[in-house]
Formats: sequence, structure tokens, C-alpha cells
Amino acid sequence: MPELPEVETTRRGIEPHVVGQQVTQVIVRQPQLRWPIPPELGEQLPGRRIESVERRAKYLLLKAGDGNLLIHLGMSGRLRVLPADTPIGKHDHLDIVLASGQALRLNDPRRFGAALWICEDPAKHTLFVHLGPEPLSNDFSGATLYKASRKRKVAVKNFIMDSKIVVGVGNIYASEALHRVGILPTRAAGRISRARYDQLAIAIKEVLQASITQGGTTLRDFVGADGGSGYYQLELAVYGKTGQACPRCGPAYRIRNVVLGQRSSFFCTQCQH
DNA sequence: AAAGCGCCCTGAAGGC
DNA sequence: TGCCTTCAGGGCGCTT
Repeated sequence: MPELPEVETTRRGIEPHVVGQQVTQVIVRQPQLRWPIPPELGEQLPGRRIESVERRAKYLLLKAGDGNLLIHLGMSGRLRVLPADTPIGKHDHLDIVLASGQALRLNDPRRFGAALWICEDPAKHTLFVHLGPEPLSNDFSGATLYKASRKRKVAVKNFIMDSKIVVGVGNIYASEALHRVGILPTRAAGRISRARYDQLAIAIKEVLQASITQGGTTLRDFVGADGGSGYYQLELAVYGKTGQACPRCGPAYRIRNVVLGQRSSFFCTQCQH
């Protein structure tokens, strides 16, 4: 389930293999992803040269002339660069074949991902217009969270997972960051002080950055762009640890699980308030 | 405007 | 063993 660190790791993994490459062919085997892969992708992309691979939120943008290939990995998507004649496997929905003889191959069992062709400036696209700041940028801070949260009654965990507030904070890192700073995920966003939001913003940056540094995290099925393991190496304190001892409070206190906004949330009632 | 939740999908895990 | 059910998850978009 790619979170932002996995997407960034994927971006870095594919970048050297695709930038500067001309696309020779687009092979769509299964167009029914989150949105259907548009015919324009196959019509426009061949013959173009990929100029850059950028990331905005969890979207990857491959710039090719006046258009962009947008890719979202959903929760089970993987991108790999491999020889174009590599036998296809189950759920290999899309190949972008390159002049180098390699192909960028999208595999996505659950098909929550997307591949779109965007002609306009991506920043003006409806998917991007309402996005909040990048969590690792200087545009994101405790002030961002504090200002946006006044009078908001939504649970703080849902609040920090709202892409209009800040992008790229997924379910795992939301729980982890809140535990780090001792904030209860159920607490109303509007009832948290500026000082605590300063800490929270730092914690979000820390967990995301640490995970990117580790080369991406995952629970199960992430494999890096070159096929290497992206298995989660960063120690998770609370996510998925229901019933286990809180690493901060010791064996007398157990991690609890509550569903917020239809997402499992993990926390310790002793050290989080 | 804000909040809540349905939905898209497959595979893993658990129950019987 | 095998079938069935449940759950997981990102995030758009509809409803209240």
C-alpha cells in the first residue's frame, strides 16, 4: 500500500531509467483501473521523450512534451523497469515501452490505481487544484495545521489525512506521528494548541523522511523499481500493534485500535491525550 | 462549509 | 481442504 515514501522511492527508482527515453509503444492490457485508461494515452505518448519524473502528493507525473503521464499506485500498485520482453504476469495492466528496450510496467492487483493523460498544466487539473502543501516542504508547518484547524471538530487523525490540509499522510504515518507526539487520534482538530501542532508537523516530517531514507516502507507487497525489497525497516510503534505493549509506556499499557473515518487507528491511552 | 460514508477491487486471513 | 465472509486501503464524490 504505497504511502508517500513508497511513491517517492518509486520515483527515484524509475527516474534514471526513463528520463531522456523515447516512448516507442504503449500496451494497455487492462484499462479498467480507478478511472479507465484513456485512449489518448496510447495515441499521444508514443514518439514522445520523457523529460522528467515528478511527484505531487502520491501522484507521479512523467512529463513528455506538452503532456504528462499521471500515475497513481492506489494501494496495491507497483511500477517496475524491466526488459520489455519480460513475460507478463497477473495484474500487469500497462507497459510503457522505451527505446532502450526496457519497459515501465504497472502492476496493480486491486486496481485502485490510475494512469491518465493530462494535457494541461498538471497544477490546474481538478485532481491537483485542491491539494494542500507537500508535508516535507517549507510550506507545511505547525502553523499550517493550526490555522486550518480552528473550529474544526473532525478527529485530528482524519484532519491530517485530509489532502486539502496536507498531502501524503497515509493511515500508517498518521497513527505513528500522533503517537510520537502524544496526541490522541480522536481529539478534535480545533482543540489542539499551536505548540502541539508544531510538534506534530515535525513528527510528520520525521516519520516520512525516515521512511524515505530507509528506501520505502511497506507491510507486504512493495517491491522497488528494480525489483529489490522495499520491506518496511523502520520500526513501527503502534500501527497494527493492537494488544501489544506501548513502546513508550511499557507492558502495562497496550495499544488499542479504534476505527476513525473507516480507517483503523492505533494508539496508547496512557501517553496520548 | 463540514462531516460522513459508499464505492472501486483483489487477496489474505479467519471461521466453520 | 475448501468454501464463505470479512477486512484492508486511497481518495473521489455524493449526501446530509
